[in-house]
Amino acid sequence: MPRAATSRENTREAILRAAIKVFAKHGYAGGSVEKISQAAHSVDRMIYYYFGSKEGLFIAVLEEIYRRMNEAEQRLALDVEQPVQALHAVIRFVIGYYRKHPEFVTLLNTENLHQGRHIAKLHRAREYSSPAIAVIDRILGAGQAQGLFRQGLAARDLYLLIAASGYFIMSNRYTLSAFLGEPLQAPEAQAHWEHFVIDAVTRAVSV
Amino acid sequence: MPRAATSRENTREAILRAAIKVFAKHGYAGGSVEKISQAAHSVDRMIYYYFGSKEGLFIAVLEEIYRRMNEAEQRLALDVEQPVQALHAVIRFVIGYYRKHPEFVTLLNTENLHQGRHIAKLHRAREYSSPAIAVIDRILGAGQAQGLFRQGLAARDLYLLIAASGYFIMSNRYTLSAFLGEPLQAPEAQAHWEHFVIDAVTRAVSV
Amino acid sequence: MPRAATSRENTREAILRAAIKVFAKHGYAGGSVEKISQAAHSVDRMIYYYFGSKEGLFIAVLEEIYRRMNEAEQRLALDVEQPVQALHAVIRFVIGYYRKHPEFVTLLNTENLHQGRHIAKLHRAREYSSPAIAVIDRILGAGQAQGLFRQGLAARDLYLLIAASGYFIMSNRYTLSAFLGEPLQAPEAQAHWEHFVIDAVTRAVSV
Amino acid sequence: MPRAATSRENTREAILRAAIKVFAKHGYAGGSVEKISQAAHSVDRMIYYYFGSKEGLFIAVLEEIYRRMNEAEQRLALDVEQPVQALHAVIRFVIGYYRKHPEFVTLLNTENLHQGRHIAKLHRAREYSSPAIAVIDRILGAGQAQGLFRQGLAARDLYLLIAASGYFIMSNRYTLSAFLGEPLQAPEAQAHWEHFVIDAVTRAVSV
DNA sequence: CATGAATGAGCTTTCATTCAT
DNA sequence: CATGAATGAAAGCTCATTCAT
Repeated sequence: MPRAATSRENTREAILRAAIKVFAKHGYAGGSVEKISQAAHSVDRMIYYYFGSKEGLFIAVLEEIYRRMNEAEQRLALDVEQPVQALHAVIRFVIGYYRKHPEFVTLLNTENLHQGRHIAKLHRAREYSSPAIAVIDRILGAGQAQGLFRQGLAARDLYLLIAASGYFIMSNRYTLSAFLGEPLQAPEAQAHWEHFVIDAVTRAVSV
Repeated sequence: MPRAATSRENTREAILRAAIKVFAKHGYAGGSVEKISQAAHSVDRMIYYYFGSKEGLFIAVLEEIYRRMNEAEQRLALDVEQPVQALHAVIRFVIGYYRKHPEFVTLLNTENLHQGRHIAKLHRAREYSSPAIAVIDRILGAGQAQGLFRQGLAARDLYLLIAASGYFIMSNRYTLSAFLGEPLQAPEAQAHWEHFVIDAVTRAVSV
Repeated sequence: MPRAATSRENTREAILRAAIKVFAKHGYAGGSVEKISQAAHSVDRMIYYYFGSKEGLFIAVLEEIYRRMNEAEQRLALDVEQPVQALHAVIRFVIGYYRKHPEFVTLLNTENLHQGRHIAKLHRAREYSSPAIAVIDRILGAGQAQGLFRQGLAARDLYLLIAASGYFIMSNRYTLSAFLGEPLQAPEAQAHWEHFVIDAVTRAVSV
Repeated sequence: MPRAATSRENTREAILRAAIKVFAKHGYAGGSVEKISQAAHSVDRMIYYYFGSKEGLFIAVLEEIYRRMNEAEQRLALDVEQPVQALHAVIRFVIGYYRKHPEFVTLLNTENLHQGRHIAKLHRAREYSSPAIAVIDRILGAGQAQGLFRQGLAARDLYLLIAASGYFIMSNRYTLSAFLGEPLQAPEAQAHWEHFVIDAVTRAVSV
């Protein structure tokens, strides 16, 4: 007897949460409507009732995970007047976010496999444009004012470098482990990588 | 008359080539056996004749793309006695390889979605362990001997940073474009990114 | 317009009835889902909707034929105080049931071919344990009390002997006919056999 | 590297032996050409080379098992002048043969499922007509001459009763076990059944 | 507002068999 | 005398979705 969607967590939300898990685990094509409805303790029909189609559900999933990341970024409190420490904090946050949210990584990969077909329909995408870039921009400004960071740096480039460092190591963890013959998921390995990236990025921006 | 790719070995190779394209475009679940056999101008049955199963075919695909990358890496001729130029060349090569082989990126993402299930069955995986890491190791050694690069650097970390920079920008090109509101695929944008990474990495390793 | 058997429960029952016929005629492996769905004037998909799988349908079929036999056995009214006549009636019933229900014989053979794999999942199997055995037990008791039947007889053994006599002749009717060179299905042959079994069993139990 | 068919046991024989096992285990429809060729350490093509078709192979299988049983029956040496003991020996032989050759039972069931379609093409079927019937006939004659057995008995009927007793218990062993809730395959249960049948049959024929 | 029933098209895989040497 | 390669058809099953109340 499947647990019916309670009043606290209604059917729509249960489906959305289940869809995040299922799409993250099986991809878009592999994440069947049935798998999702079962994981949500509901039935196929309800997905159409609430989201219109599988595609509509996937778009809602994308929006939800972007919203969550945005929310987390906005909670990030920094003292930009301490530019080096602030930069380190941003790096730790970004790497940590991907590490703690593998579903985010997988869902973005799935969406890129489909050439951004769904995100194109999500017109609020730009609204979620990473606040982290703005933060980095302020950190860079403060650091340059204090004579710590060099000129000619674009916050966006720096953000991409940091994001790439955190994303790649998570996204490709399985093939990298097989390829390198050593686990990248061990806590020491993760700490080592974080430390290396902080060091490399800091050197790259310093005068 | 499905006799476009007759003569023994050709059928097998045509299927393998078609599978690389189809799996790269649609992922593993989305890449149907029928799509592949049609793209290979053959019939479904032949896939099972030569590869046993869809999974067997995917494993063969993984092996093939690793083999190709390995081959390309081995063709990379460098003068390690010019460490800075050599390092730049490696960065250009890695970023360029991902750019020219989007199917490699997509297939690795697909494999990571499936948690490395197929690569685990490919026992030669370690054999393909990037020669690029060995090259970087020699470059680092030469640079350190010439007093250009600092001590305490691991070639593997550097390789991962470079690979991440090239991979991320390709893998996430669609979501990043929607997210940032600007195309990352334009030639100028690509040149800009390559230049930024070369600059950042070089600064990160310099004394 | 596959709307021959609409109205809710009818589709399920039509499939079940068709499955009994098709599995009995072609066995489990030979009884294809399509043959069944066509015979039921429905479509393949409905079999999975109602029974989950071909195996699930076969299990339902087994349950149904056991249920039917049980029902028939329970309708068998006997006067155990006339033990000899009652015994004859039981023998006639058992032999007659197999004769009138060749699908029962064939389906049990199919299930035994599969080593009882499906019946093992039918937990109600024991519930259908032949009421006939209980009836024979009472007949034996009465016959012994009247000094007609000898002591030391197990109802179960007697039931098996009777069942074997009726089952074997039906189950193997084709090979026996080829083997013996004479038809066992002719009415006279059937009557002869029934008479022989009644005679033999009666003599076997008499004092 | 599959063991190639040796010279001692050539390919044809290996296929025939494998086919007996596979058809007995999976039935005719379920016994695929591939399963058989693999079990024979050969390839599909060889089945067509030696037997023409799957049907031709099955016919050869039927002939082989009949031949084997016939051979065994002919090795049965009896002293018909001791009619009771001889009858007991025949019963033990028949029950024992089915017990030791479950594949015989299964294959006959499969053939009966197909309404004797294949045996009809085996024109030597009559030749294999059970020698046991002739033996029983002689035993009955001797017993009647000695005043031990009653008149009016047909050897064929008696043979069928004995065969039914041995066949049914083997053929239906799985469903009977589930149905009765007790194993019929245990050595004690087998001995009990043999004893019961001997007793019952002997009483049935005695004056 | 919500949901049981139904469905056509597609999926991966296995089938017995023939081609061609 | 023997066998590798190829194949069209059909198998069981899952797909996303709509019907109908």
